[in-house]
Amino acid sequence: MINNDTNLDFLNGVVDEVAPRLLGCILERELDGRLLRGRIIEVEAYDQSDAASHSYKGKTERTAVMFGPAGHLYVYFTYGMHYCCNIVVGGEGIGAAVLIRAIDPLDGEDSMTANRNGRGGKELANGPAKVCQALGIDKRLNGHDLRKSPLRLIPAAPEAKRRITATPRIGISQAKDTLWRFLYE
DNA sequence: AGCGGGATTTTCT
DNA sequence: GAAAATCCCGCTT
Repeated sequence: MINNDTNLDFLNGVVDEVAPRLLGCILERELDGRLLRGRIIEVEAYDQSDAASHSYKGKTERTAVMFGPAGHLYVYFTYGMHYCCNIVVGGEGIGAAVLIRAIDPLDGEDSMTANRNGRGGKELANGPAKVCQALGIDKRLNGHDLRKSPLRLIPAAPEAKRRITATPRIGISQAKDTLWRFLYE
């Protein structure tokens, strides 16, 4: 059942409720004629009322996508060499997004490992910049509509759901006690 | 296995 | 000019 009009309405909610719903969803990437698929297993929530968020101080050129419609991809560049990707959540003008921190490979693991310069297994995609490198995501996909090729978000099948833990987020200096990192137990 | 530091450039003050 | 939603290497236990 492949279509080009996936319903992503489940992204239209408050970010800390939507974020855990993204666990178990699938990212499907078409890259150089290959199909790469991975299941989302770790995420973090960010929104405009949150001092740790890029959107905290309002809309800028960089964060414009975060203030756009839900279901689009927000890609940012950091530490001079890494891309990280987020799924925009909440709706027009909200300024919220969910960082994809880790995925488990489902298809095209060999290609993902090659994209990661041979680092596979446990190290394949257990970090936000590693996810982007494995899936070949960079600035060119900033603002991309995730209902469309070459990068789709596929809602989680009911049987993919598992128990979820919430913890503090990684690598931030503000709002360190907010439990907005979600992962499977 | 765990820790410390360097890489490297965009973004905002 | 400083910090950054990170990663990897090399050195020490």
